[in-house]
Amino acid sequence: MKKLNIVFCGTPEFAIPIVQQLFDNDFINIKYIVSMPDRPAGRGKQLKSPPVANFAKENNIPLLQTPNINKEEKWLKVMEESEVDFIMVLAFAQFLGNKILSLPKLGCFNIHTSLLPKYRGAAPIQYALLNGDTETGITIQKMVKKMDAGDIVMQERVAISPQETSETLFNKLSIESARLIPKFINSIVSDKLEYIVQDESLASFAPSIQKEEGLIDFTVQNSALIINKLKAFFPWPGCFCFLNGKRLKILEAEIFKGKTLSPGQIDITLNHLLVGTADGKTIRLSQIQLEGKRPCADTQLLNGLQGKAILLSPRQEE
RNA sequence: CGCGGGGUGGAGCAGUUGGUAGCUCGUCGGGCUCAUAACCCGAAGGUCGUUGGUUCGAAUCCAGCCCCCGCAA
Repeated sequence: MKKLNIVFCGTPEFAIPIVQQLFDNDFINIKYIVSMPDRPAGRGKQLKSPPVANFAKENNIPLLQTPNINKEEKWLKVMEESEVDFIMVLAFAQFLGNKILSLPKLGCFNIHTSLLPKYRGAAPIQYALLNGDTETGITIQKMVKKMDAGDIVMQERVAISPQETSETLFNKLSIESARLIPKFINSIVSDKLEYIVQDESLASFAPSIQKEEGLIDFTVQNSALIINKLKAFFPWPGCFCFLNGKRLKILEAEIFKGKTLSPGQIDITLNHLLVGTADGKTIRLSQIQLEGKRPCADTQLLNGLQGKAILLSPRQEE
């Protein structure tokens, strides 16, 4: 049987199980991998390669690292001549122009981590948690110029557990996506793909998360929103406020019953860090991390503070 | 050389005119109590990250090294 030649476009760790599945699939020949360029990262600003780029190097797959695939004229020409059957795109962070979309014989397919048409855009996983959804999913769509608006060829539901965070949900969806690959490949090689048009009236959007969205202001944000944010923004960008002028990461929090505090009011008499929120409910900041320090429980932080005055603020001020 | 904080008994911290260490919590034993995460009494537990230097003497000053973390990416 003749193998299908494909190009894989992706960048982060999330894509590794999927590209591994493709690499291992008997019907597939990964002709090229496209990823973002190396970037300075980490505490020493060392140049770092995207995980998918490393995967390509380790497995001797031809690799292109580019900030904009649409402008790689030479490369596009080579691809045209080498008969690409389809392009698989996942967590690539770049738009594909008409030229590329029309390049492969079978088209371009994208794995999107939501139940399209819900949550089109860059951060579908975070938005599902932010809105307190109890399920999300994976959609494989045939890409069109309009972002995440292509016909659906495959969709699978995935439950969100109550203690889910972005970290755990990313892992779960990464693995589930990889599981879908063999089924998808079988359908495509046997020409049995069915295309379902998206209902535009149900479309919603999940734009990329900004770091500032992790800022918690207890006087204006509701307890439910704060707790959903903690799940959605863990581990990035994280939720934070300022304690006595120092940045305080909030890692875990829970609704605390039996103590009523006004919005922003702090209570430490139970050796718990309790704060009132905008909707009148009290939450306990149970796992926190002061800048420069390790994460620890609120009780430990309070042990160290030795009864000093505590000021929680959305701004970095004394 | 991107900016910055920190490494002190199990945990979180205090301890700068240098004189061998203290607090809160936990642990163990005992007591009180119907009971308790509450309270009382007592005990164990630290070569103060590491190496070298200055000094009569260093957790505390100087230099190198290792490790952890926040920002930034």
